[in-house]
Amino acid sequence: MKNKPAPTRARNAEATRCAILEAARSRFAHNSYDNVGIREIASEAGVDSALISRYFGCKEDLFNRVLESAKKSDLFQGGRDGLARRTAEHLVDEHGGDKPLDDLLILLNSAGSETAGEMVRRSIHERYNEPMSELLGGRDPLLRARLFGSVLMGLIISSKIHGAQFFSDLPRDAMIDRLTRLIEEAISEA
Amino acid sequence: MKNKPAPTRARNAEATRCAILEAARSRFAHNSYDNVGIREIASEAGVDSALISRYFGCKEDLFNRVLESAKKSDLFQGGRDGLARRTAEHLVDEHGGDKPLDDLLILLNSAGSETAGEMVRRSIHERYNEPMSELLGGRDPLLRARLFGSVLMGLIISSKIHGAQFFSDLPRDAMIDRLTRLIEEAISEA
DNA sequence: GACGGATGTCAACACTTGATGACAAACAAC
DNA sequence: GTTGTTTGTCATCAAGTGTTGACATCCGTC
Repeated sequence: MKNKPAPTRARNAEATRCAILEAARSRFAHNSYDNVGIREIASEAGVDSALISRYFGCKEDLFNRVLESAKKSDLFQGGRDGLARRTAEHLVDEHGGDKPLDDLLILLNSAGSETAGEMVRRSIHERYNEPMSELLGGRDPLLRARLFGSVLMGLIISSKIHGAQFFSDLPRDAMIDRLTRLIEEAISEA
Repeated sequence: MKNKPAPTRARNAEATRCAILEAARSRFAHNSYDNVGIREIASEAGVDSALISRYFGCKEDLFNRVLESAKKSDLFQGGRDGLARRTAEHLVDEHGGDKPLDDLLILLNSAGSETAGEMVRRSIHERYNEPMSELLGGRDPLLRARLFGSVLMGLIISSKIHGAQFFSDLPRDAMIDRLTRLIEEAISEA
């Protein structure tokens, strides 16, 4: 019997750092900052919890790193025209497939946290409202960007509360049309 | 020197029960279920934390009692006509004055909690979506009720994130008009 | 006035959390 | 092969959580 049964992960600091970051992203996309534990993240990453403190300092710093590592949202690709419909399609289709809305979920989950709230608010402003405001242009662009964000967040929360079936109450195309009109109303200049 | 300096609150079980419930309501309207501590509630109520367990059993039961004690929302008074405008006015005016949206904030704050989530979801369905669905009538009433709830929740969250000034970006009447159109779009039958 | 139940106070419990420091194992350099 | 650094593991800490039980105090009833 070998005494070292573990095919222990190859010693690779960069890989474990990455695994931790990815696990943290996944957990924070499902729960709020305060409800995600260091040990939980470590477990999902297949890593000892002490390594998180070693590599990222404190939990707050790790969360910050997760926010910073967010890619630029797909929504901004494609310009003002069709923005509403693109957003509606994202909502209806890719909910289930986690990819593009995860970053928004992370912000949403922890917006109310005492500790993480300030980071979240800043991130929302810098990564969503400001670029969206620029993309929209016209009159009161910041307000319209915020209304866009409001509707988007509301829909995401609802789908989280009611389950994915929320977007299946209507045939796909009818649902997309409906959401498109709603979002368009939020960002309309009229 | 008197040895009992305390004009210790008159011994009144009903009054302290009530104080605890009110303090809990206030705390849960500002933080999520998991982030509100028994001692925090007790402190706000001016009461020893042990009394909470004595009077309400466990924290979960207390939260449930808070949900049950919610009054029927003002939004339902007044029928389908003008519902959108009434809601918009509530948002713009009474944010700051806590009264009517507190119940919604409580649900919103704790919707993502592992322990309280199920209670919250049931409460949203029974106390908001079902009556709203009935009030709206027409085609796909439940979906429209949910869209209404989505927009409302999104706006409340945004105002919590961006501060009260969120609703002051436009003159009051212009803002109310804008929000009215947005909400109307959410509940429209078209 | 004395009893007994109701109300309030205090200290402690078992548990979880984020964080730290001491040690063990792997690897690179010489 | 020895040394030194990096990487991973383990035990533990201090603080905070919800909850409980023992005790103190009030108050109505006999």
